[in-house]
Amino acid sequence: MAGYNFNEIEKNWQQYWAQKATFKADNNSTQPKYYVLDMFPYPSGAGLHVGHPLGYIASDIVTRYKRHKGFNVLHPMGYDAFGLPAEQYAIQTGQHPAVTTEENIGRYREQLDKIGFSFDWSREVRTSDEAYYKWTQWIFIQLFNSWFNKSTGKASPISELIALFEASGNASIDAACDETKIFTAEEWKTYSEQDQHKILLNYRLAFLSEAMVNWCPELGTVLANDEVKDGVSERGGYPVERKLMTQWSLRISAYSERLLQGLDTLEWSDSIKEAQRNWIGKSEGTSLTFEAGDDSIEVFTTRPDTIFGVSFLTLAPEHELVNKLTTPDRKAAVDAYVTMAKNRSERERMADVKTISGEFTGAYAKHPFTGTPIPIWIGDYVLAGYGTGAVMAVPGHDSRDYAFAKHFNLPIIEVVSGGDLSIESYDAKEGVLVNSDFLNGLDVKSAIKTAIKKIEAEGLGKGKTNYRLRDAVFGRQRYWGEPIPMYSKDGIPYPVAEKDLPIALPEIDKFLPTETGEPPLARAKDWTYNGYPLETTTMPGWAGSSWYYLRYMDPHNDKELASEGAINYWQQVDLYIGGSEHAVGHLLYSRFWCKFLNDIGKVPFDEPFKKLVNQGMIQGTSCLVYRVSNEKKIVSAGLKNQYDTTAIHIDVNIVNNTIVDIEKLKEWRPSEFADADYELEDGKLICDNEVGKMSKRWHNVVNPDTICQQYGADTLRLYEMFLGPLQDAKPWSTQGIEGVLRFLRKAWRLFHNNTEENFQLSDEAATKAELKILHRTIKKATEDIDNFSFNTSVSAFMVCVNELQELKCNKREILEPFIVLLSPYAPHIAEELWKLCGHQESIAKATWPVFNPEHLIENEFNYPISFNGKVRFNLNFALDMDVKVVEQQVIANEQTQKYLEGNAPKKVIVVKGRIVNIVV
RNA sequence: GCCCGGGUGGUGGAAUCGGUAGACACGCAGGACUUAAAAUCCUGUGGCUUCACGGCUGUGCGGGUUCAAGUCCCGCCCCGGGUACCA
Repeated sequence: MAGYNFNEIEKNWQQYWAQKATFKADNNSTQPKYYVLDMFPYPSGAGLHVGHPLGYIASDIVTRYKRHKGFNVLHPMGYDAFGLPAEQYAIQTGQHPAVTTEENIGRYREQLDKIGFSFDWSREVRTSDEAYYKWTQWIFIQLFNSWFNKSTGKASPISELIALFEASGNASIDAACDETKIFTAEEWKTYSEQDQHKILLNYRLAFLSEAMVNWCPELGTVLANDEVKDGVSERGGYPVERKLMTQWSLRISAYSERLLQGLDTLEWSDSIKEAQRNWIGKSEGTSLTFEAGDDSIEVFTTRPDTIFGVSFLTLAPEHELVNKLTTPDRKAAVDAYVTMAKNRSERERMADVKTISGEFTGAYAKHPFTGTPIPIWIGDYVLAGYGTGAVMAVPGHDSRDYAFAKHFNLPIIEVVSGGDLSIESYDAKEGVLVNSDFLNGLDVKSAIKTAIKKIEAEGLGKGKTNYRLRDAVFGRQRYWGEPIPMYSKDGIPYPVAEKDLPIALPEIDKFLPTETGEPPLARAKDWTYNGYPLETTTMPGWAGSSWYYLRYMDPHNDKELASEGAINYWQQVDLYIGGSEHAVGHLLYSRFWCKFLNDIGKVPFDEPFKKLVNQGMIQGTSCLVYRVSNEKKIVSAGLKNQYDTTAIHIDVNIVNNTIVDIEKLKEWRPSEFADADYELEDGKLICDNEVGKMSKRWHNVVNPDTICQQYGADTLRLYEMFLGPLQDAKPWSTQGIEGVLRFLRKAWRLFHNNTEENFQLSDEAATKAELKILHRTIKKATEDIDNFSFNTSVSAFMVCVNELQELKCNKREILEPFIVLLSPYAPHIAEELWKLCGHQESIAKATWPVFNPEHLIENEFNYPISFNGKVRFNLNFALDMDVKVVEQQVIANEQTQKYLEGNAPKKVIVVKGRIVNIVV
């Protein structure tokens, strides 16, 4: 049958595109640019499943559409090739991660090619290539050589800071830094080189410091906060504990405010922006000092208005004053509590949120206004890492303080009216202040202002903004990552000279830590630089992915990360598509690096990704058959209740719409199924479905290759778009894929006669009806791509083909523009038909058809409205126009007539020829 | 707990700025073509009711605004995702 042979067509065109380099993007073009980026994949051993291409298909549609619209489009692809799984595999098998990574990339590429994406493969990047990570290391060194000047809100060279120190010490410098003693210029000059470097480390944007980190013993490495979920590692799900370690970190907290402000300029979904806002966690409040004998305790509060409601202070168990304040009689209890709190893992602490624990230190502080003694407690609900690690407890108006007070029987004072404190605390920022001296009678908002003023006037504290965002731990005790390009001399870290980059990953005998517990790189022979020991930790997975979008602009440049010309031409990523699981990790780090590179003059923009679209996850549908317990008997799903059965997950690829192919089942696992008895329903073995993550474990992985083989890549592409809105999560199912294939066959037959043998195209002029169909589709297809509503576009194509088929339309004037509309979705069939139409060049070079609203106005539709004014017609499209009609009559139902009585209509709304609203 | 989404036929999902609810597709039922099958085409398909024309009802629940509500407002219920002692 000489019908629509998708396998052959697709193979041919994929070859053609590769040979002709059809999709190569030019860095020197006079066309306007458009940059479409996909989140590049980590090449795992499992290969691609049908969920992976979803976002790539959407981005490819936009890419091809923009090319038709005359844009020079950059649409690259690469691999996020460093990462834990390859290393874990290496530990188990001894296979070098570079080898497995290479193999996996090969498989990915093969699978991607089959779907017919229009990537410019000449720009492929891999984060594990030396030529790539040379620049990742280079950026790290720039961070090391920079400090953040709060008064300008920007990063500046560290040399500038040294000059400032030499001129006037550090007292007047407003920098993002760790706590540093104040020194004068004279004192600075007397410091040794070593001491000076130690001080500078407090200011550098990449710095070495001793800090509490998330340590994962199972993985043998530290993790950043976003790599820890529910107290276990995101990768692997291993327990994570707190540990004090000397670590490389990046001072991302310096950029908190800019990262927050920048969100307002982005076209991202509200949920992702909100997640980032929460992660940054800005809160405005005031610091306030409580005197406790010779010591003073500083607290941070967002509710200074409740100052008269303070009935105790709570310190974090790790607070530095705990030891000093504790009275001798309380010492034993407090020490025991502190030890216990320290040893609890993050996970235990989190699982235990509801248990209230704490101890009284025996000490008292003085209330700053009333002078009343206030007991000082410790409790692990106060976090050492946030604010000052101490809180003023206002049990009446903070639920955590309330719970603590109830548990230990501490006084609860009402200072804001509106709640019932016998039941719960009243946390709302509404109500009138009571029992509060000079604040009495004020509402909460003005009370906050008045309180801050008073606190500042009396020198008790000052207005302050806190951020939840912590600095990012950057060193990993792993092998398969970028070596941190630093060496150590006299205990001080120095960067490797730029001319000596990259510091290549060394070969080592085993991918494990050394016997003394040092990271794997310590196994390398002669791991030194000019005779000094090199850093043995490597960078985290997100390092390479934080700037890869820049490398695509100029991927083979060995002089810089990308040329100024290339960056200036391509600018920001116009459209970024990927999963929402990177909401606070990758997307935040990339923004941070972009802002930094902007500060040092490397990139002319402040945000990397202008528009972001998150595709939903495609879940797996697993199939369950039932085996009768203790028997070798399989029963159909409808009969399972008649027996005592166990459910078995079987391979979804041998099931067709809940009907199991028994022969294939027997082949799949002969030992289990070949000689089993089967009890069927209507001669069929029916299985149950269950929706969950697509994974090998549930035998529910569907490969795109299989679908391409069976239905064709164009059908796969259309079907994945047709499945529902791009952003929604949806379970994979092939129910309905037939309909898409049917549609493509119909489209094919528009160009071929009924026996599907001969290609026929008529040059006859199109009729009004045909033009109407076409232009309705042009309008819809154009708008839908702009709105990311790909699923409704597919429907529109189906309607279009059905209607043209009914009219037996095979006119060039209609069909040629139609294939162009279809080509972003189904590029192979479009290319084939385009060629058959007599075109020499790829359809990619064709121009997008222009919508002409004239064709949508029906002749027989005469405006039956008696007024001069603005009418909105809601036909198959929305079109506003001013009409002046002379001979008319208003057609209205009884209700409307009544409504109209005595009023001259100003606006009439007509839907498909019917008046639906008349505005008077 | 808090913050985002969302709830529409047997199923996936349409419905623009408040304007014919259920586009399109799957599935199902019936029919045509065929020796037969596949493929293709046609008809029907929210529910109730009616021989039929038609009528009534219908977008998680309860109220409200409006000539008109899936859409807007108030109060609930349920589901999905994120986040968690951040003072």
